[in-house]
Amino acid sequence: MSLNQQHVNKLHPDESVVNTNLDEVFDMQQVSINMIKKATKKVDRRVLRTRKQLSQSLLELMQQSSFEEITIKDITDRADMNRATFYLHYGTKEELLFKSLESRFDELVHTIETQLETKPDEPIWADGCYEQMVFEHVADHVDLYKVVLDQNGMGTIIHQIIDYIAAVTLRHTIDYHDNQDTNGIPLEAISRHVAGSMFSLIVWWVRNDLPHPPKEMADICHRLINLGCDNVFDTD
Amino acid sequence: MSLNQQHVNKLHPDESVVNTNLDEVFDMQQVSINMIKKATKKVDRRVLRTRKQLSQSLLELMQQSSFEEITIKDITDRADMNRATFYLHYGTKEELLFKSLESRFDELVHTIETQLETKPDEPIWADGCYEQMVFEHVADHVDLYKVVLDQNGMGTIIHQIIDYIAAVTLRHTIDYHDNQDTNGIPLEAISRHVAGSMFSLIVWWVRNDLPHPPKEMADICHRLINLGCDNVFDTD
DNA sequence: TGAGTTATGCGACACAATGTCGTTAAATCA
DNA sequence: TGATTTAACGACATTGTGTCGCATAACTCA
Repeated sequence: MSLNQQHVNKLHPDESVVNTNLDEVFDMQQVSINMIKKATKKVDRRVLRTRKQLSQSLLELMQQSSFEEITIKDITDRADMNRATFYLHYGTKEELLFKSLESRFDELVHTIETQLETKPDEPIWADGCYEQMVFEHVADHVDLYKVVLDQNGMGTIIHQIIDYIAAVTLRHTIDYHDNQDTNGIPLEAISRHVAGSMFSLIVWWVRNDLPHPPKEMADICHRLINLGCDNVFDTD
Repeated sequence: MSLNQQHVNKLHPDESVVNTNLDEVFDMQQVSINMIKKATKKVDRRVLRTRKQLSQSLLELMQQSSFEEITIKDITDRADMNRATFYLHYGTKEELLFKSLESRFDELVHTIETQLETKPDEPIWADGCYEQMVFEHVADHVDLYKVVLDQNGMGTIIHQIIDYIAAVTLRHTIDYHDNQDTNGIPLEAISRHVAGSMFSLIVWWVRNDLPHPPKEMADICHRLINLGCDNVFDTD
């Protein structure tokens, strides 16, 4: 019976358990974000190559088929490798997908943060500059995000993406606003609000094939999140 | 090969195709929302009973196992019926799940709308009254939402839920603000913003086992969405 | 109520995907 | 170079899926 207990992949017991709880999601983020600064460990070239091929194959297949329809055999076939090899690296295709996305997110966050470090704090956060970088990043990788965000059945990913945005936002909110009073609103709620709104706007934007330029979307996003809906209607 | 083409369930060709595009999602909402006012058609009692049992069985199973782990056999076993019977009503378990949730959403929306009809427009939308009804609804069905929103791998559902909220919000925004100027911000973006933020806040709230009373969450939600983040920090 | 319709039960089937394994060959690292 | 690690290959048992025909029970409607 399939309800007994989680499947445990004996081939790589350290990272085999499928993510089902929040802790692991956050762990993954922390690790990933920190990874950026770490020197790349010495990994066997074959491993690197294999993982890159698997990642690319999945992404390519997702341009043609929906995620659930894609089997592990499909992925390994396209990558010209044996199906068993997949299991040497990943437990599920979901894991492969998020690991693939993760690196792109990390790059984006890293870019934003280093850019912001070189300038005074206040104006940049205030005028939607970082939102612009986000939307430009999405625009630069439309093909990918179109596939990831415009498809149903991408459950794990969606939660993980929102969690990711919320985690980064929370960190920045703490850094920037420090112990500022929030009138009883938890900082986590604020970061959730930002993450949810931004995610939802990005999905809408991507689904409709980027109907506005990134700068405009960034402005819309910034105004809605920071000034609120009332402001949008009030200033007429 | 599994990439050729969508699976078509020959048993019920009219609704057999799995939802993979946005149109169907919106269709579903429209139909569903309208359904409420329609008189319930004469449906064979056995059908009603079967569907109710399937729905309940799935929901119960989800309290114990994650959605992907649950098989159709598990569902029909618990409902004490034959596996083939499932396919007489639904094409996939995802379909069953969303149909189950759909009715609850419709009820909530219906409740809110009738309540609002009996009172003057302005103050109710303005002071977070409807948000409160939403969060109270979630609190009333914690067990269900805990399972649906706190699990990974619930892809289809998450997109559909956000779409649903956005659709309702858009309708209300159009009704209430009419042709009011929005400084170039599309109404759809506004509804997406509201839906994303609200969804994300609900997920956070549910995951953390409702750390604040519904009224407080409604207030937080209302302030963040309508007054924006800046306002939260500014008024100290 | 009884006749006709319809849903479900049951058992079976072919098929596809999964996770695992042992052995062999090849690539890589030091 | 030699030692180590990785991938290829083929195979296997297992599980879930979607479908079918037929018998029976439940329901509807007149």
